[in-house]
Amino acid sequence: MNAEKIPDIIIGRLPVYLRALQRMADSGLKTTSSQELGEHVGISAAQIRKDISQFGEFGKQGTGYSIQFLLDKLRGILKVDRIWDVVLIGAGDMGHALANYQGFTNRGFRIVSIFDNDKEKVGTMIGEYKIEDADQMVEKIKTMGVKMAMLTVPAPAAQNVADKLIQAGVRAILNYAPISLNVPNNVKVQYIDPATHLQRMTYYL
Amino acid sequence: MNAEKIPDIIIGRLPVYLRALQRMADSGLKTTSSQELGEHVGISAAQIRKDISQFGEFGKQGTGYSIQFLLDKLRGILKVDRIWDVVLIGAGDMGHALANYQGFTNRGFRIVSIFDNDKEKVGTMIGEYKIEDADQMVEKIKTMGVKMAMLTVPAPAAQNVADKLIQAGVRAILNYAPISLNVPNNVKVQYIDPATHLQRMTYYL
DNA sequence: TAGATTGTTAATCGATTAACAATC
DNA sequence: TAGATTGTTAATCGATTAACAATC
Repeated sequence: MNAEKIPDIIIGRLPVYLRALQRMADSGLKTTSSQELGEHVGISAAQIRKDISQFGEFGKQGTGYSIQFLLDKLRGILKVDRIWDVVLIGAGDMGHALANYQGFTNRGFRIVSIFDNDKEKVGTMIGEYKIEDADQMVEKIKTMGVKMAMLTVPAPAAQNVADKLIQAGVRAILNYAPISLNVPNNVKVQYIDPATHLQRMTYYL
Repeated sequence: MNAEKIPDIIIGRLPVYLRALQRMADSGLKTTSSQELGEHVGISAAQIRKDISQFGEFGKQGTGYSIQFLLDKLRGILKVDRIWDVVLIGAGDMGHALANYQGFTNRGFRIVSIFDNDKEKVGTMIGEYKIEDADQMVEKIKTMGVKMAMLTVPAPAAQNVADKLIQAGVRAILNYAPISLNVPNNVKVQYIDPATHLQRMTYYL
């Protein structure tokens, strides 16, 4: 792998390539080209070749890329060739949907604990998970050494919970609360807010 | 408003500004500066001024921006100074979470119909909504003239459903299925896939 | 007035695309 | 071999930042 710093915008495209390649592999394909992959994900062939070539020479002139080989490489680069423990904070509707989501395990993630501050909910089950008390969140996350969290608490609580997560050692937050989080440089945040995403499209209607 | 083409990357930041400004307004603030807004959303003051100035001169030297005035302008630019009808396709866990989400109405959106192809689900209720038969989706969308959809069906079904939505006149799709959709140029798609978002962060851990 | 902050220009920085030699 | 496709370079295109005159 290249030692130079890889731009974040390239890192952001790799999971999209990974997802498309996995689908190709599932449908029995063995090889693909930058052209074909580009058509699947809506990105130019030149850009796909450039992105991939940041990390090594993974293709062959004339024949393209071995799908399985490229999958393995991308998983290694993104560090999803292992299973990451993730905690889920907030057991509302969105928390339930994520807890029941079957798509995490084969893409590198596993929910290990669900926390909520509502004492009525604590102790009740979501699928196989028992909802735990948010009061014990920091201590448990420290003990387990978890580095990733999904945040589905109401917006007014989100910054405070995020601060606690970071204090507990979390370094990556998938934030469903409709608010921008203030975090240190060594913490990554990804935002999912359906209203914001819809608002990105209405301009063009 | 400027007649030149506005880059999509700028349009994408406006909903984030809008969300932060709304929070400021809710907490009683009257004015803000590019500096202050930038700290809230994690974007440089220069960029915020540049973005906003694409659409007019909305600020005042020395005092900054009137929050309410800027809110009104941004809502007008993004066309969320009205309520958009949105259909929801797929009444699984994610569909339920979105159907129950209270954050749409005051940000410009209203779910008008929920469709599912599971005959067992058709006719049952999610909150105030009765799940409708996917067989009638195209016709109903055409009749209602709906332009936006949220897609929470399984990945293998997503492309087919998207094709039908487009045929029915939908021009903006918020896609929760973990797959890249192939759509014509005049259709916008936004992607929400928790595993993909998590995979964008593991590289840095 | 003095201080603050905008809107805008120019400079810098970074990303994308086109093109093609290399080679499978 | 002939055809296909990579990896890479150079050119183009676009986005961000720094700086500051204008002005509230």
